[in-house]
Amino acid sequence: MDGKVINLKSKMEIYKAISDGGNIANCPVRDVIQGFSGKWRSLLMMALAEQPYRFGELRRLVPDISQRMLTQTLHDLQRDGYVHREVFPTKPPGVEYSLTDLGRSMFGAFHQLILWAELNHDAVREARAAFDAAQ
Amino acid sequence: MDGKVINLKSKMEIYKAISDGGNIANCPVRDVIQGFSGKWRSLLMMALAEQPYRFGELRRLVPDISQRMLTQTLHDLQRDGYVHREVFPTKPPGVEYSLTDLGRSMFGAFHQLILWAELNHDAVREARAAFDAAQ
DNA sequence: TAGTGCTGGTCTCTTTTTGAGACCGACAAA
DNA sequence: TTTGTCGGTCTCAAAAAGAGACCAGCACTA
Repeated sequence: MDGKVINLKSKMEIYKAISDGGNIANCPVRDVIQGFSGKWRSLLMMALAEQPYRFGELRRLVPDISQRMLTQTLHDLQRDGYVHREVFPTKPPGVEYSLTDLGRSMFGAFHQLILWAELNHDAVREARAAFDAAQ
Repeated sequence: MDGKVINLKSKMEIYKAISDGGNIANCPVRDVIQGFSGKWRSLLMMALAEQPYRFGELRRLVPDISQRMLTQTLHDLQRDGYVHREVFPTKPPGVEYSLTDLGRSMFGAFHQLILWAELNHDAVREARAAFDAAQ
């Protein structure tokens, strides 16, 4: 197996998957996956996958998120169609956030990664410790 | 199903999963998943999942990554045990990056998300367009 | 009646992260 | 002798994220 022969073909394939002609919006991976990239999005998706929560509840659930980032991240998730925002005209008014069907569908795939993380947490930590020791 | 009864239990579960006593390093999700959060890590993992690449090849493959971020992201992936870095003492010296077993294992789970992204790219784009139009 | 608290935010300021691009040494080819 | 390749590092500007003050409207309390 030389590897050189399939080199060009693979490069073209991965280039299509990654760049798609230089237009990022046309690339599913970059356009959608990078939506998960934010520091807080995955955590909020996990929380909302369990049940709907209100703004203040989420804030207490993720203690080290700033109010500003919570607002903004929920707004982004809503814009991408993963989260539904509903205002209840109580006094004081309450706002409930819940997953949409699209959000639940996405979380199904994302869940695989969560399971992997739980299973392999130790392996990653060991790799880090070994790497740092080698420095 | 009232939902109120399991409220407390769920809160405790999600709190354990997210915060784990306030120590982020003990929480698999935050410790491992946030490793995928970076803007470039998923792209480089995708590239390296196809075949090993050298530094310059990766730079050409992902045209809009800066050299600095490529260096740093590869370093981080190596530290977490996903990527192996091998130096060939040629002239000029070449450096090849490849996935480790741990990296391939992680990519298996991550792959689900890639497939989802390809399938649902249009739905996300439509959600965004609808949201922006409603503003 | 004045004070306090809860709601879901916005606004400003500082710190951290990222991006753009110059620079590096060793060697090869022109 | 200039130019190019290799895999980076270094510096500085721009963007993103974090900390925390502030807001209106209402309920309860002293």
